[in-house]
Amino acid sequence: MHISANVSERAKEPPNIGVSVVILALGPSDLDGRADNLPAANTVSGTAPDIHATASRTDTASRTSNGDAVPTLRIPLVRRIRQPFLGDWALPGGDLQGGRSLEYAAEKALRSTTSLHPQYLEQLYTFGDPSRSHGGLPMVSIVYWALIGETEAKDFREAQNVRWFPVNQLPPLAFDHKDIIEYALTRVRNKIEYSDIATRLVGSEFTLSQLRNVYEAIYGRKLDAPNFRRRMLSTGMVEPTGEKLARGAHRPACLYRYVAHAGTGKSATSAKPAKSGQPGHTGDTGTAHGTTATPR
Amino acid sequence: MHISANVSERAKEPPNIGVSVVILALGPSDLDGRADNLPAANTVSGTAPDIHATASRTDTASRTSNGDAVPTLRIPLVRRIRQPFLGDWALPGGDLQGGRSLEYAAEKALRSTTSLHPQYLEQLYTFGDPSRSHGGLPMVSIVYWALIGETEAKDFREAQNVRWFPVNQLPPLAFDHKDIIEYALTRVRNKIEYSDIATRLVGSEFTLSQLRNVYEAIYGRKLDAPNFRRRMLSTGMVEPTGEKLARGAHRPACLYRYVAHAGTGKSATSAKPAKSGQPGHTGDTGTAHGTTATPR
DNA sequence: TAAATAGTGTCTCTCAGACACTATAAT
DNA sequence: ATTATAGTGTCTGAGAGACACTATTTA
Repeated sequence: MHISANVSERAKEPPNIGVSVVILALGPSDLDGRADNLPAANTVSGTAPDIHATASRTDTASRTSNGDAVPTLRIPLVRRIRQPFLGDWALPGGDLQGGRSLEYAAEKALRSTTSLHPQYLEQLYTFGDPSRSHGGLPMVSIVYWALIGETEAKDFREAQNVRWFPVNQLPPLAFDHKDIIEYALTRVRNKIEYSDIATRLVGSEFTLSQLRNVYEAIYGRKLDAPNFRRRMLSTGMVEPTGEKLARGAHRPACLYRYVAHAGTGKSATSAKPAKSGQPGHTGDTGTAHGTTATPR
Repeated sequence: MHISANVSERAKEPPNIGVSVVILALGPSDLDGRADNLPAANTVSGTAPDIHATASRTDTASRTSNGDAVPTLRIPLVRRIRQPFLGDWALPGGDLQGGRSLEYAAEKALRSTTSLHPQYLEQLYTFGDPSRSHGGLPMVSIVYWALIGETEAKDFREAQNVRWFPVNQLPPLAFDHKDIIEYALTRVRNKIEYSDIATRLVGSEFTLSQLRNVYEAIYGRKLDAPNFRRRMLSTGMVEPTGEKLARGAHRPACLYRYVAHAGTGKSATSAKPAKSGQPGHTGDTGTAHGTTATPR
């Protein structure tokens, strides 16, 4: 329901609620040869045509000085078509409807840019400072973050004004969305240590190299393969299936599957708000603030 | 502005926003002598006149089998005076006013039960499942958690229908507030590892025993004094003032002060949405359970 | 065979915890 | 001297990371 009132009246009313999503997707792992041909989203009003050209050929893998490829996470962003921050890129988002869960709203926002559902979805933070609106209506933004595997990320929807960016090559972002994305990244990198989110991004059976690639994409750096292997196996979270997978001119790799609840006694998966099914998060570091959102 | 509409209409409207606070307070450290004599939380109906009297003399220390006292955190709760959950205890909270920050609303809720301001205040989580309302209006709750030192906690306000409970002896709680409190506890215990929140609860100068007591209260268990000392000193977060504090028939203790930004290179406090002032949270622990995804 | 990835062995360093022992105050 | 707390020394074991080396496949 929209009530027409002037601005000063509006300031006294409770703010609107929006839900935004930071979508983190693994790029295709075939880093061989061809540089990524990311789809170009069209510019709004002729704003810098070259941006797209350059960006659309951005590789999702960055190469270290060593020459080894490191897979990179990508994020879909939406171009703003009105003030403030017209022409900048922003996180996908939408309104919160009464009678629906927060997660539902987050998923809906997610579907507006990708047609697939995420492997993982968790609340990140709620931003509500009045300063965030930058001239728009007062807005509280509940931000979620989602993880999407590489198979699903392949057929993302090519919507108008939607584009995917490697996390290390983000365009100018609206509001404080850059902070929010960085915050989401630290959260994921933290969470991958004590949860099973990484195994959700590979198939039910996987080689340790594949799993390691997921970690490398999230960390943004190479990991020592021998040490990674030992660490994974010592936790008891994975077990060999007995089968092997040959892929190329080299020794085939053993396949593994995820084992729930194993763990070496570390607390592993635990604390969460439980009952209501909210994901919960814990540790945390940073501070957030900002703004946000859904400023329409 | 209250708009009268029937329930089915209301369900379509955006839900209201509330802000609640989990207030964690250190109890007075005079643990000598007397064992725990906790008040029984009274049952719903009769409002039990003796409640207040008993509560104010509640001991905040629990004793291990060893006989060593472990200080315990306490939480102020508010008795509900209407349905649903009439008579149960709930977290202090209030509405979110437009034009005010979330933190402001949290502090205001905090003041409604204690007249003092917290040493630390951080957003915990936002709960918004429609099922939470249990017959009430749809409500999104942005929950904060606060830490209060023992000196300030001494003169907390004894308001009607407000009582302090040790975290390990909570009464029947309304809604999902028990989950929320447990979630807050895991967050604090996690956060104390890589932030300076513990030092905020002691004075500007403190002995390592005093600091250790804060840790023990938050962890809810005894810590090895020699190891604790080494750990604190090795981080470089504290430095000796050169003075000593004599308190009792034993060797006096050296005084220390907190040193900002020291650290042994551990990441310590870091990632946060930066720009503005919200506290942010990071790591996290739990797993969020399943979650995942978009089941619809 | 060469190339490339899979996988093992081993060494070092750091850190948490257990715990024996020493130090210094009041009574 | 006794008692209670402050503080030191030292040993152990777990885990992260560096890195040399072996294994197995295709071309």
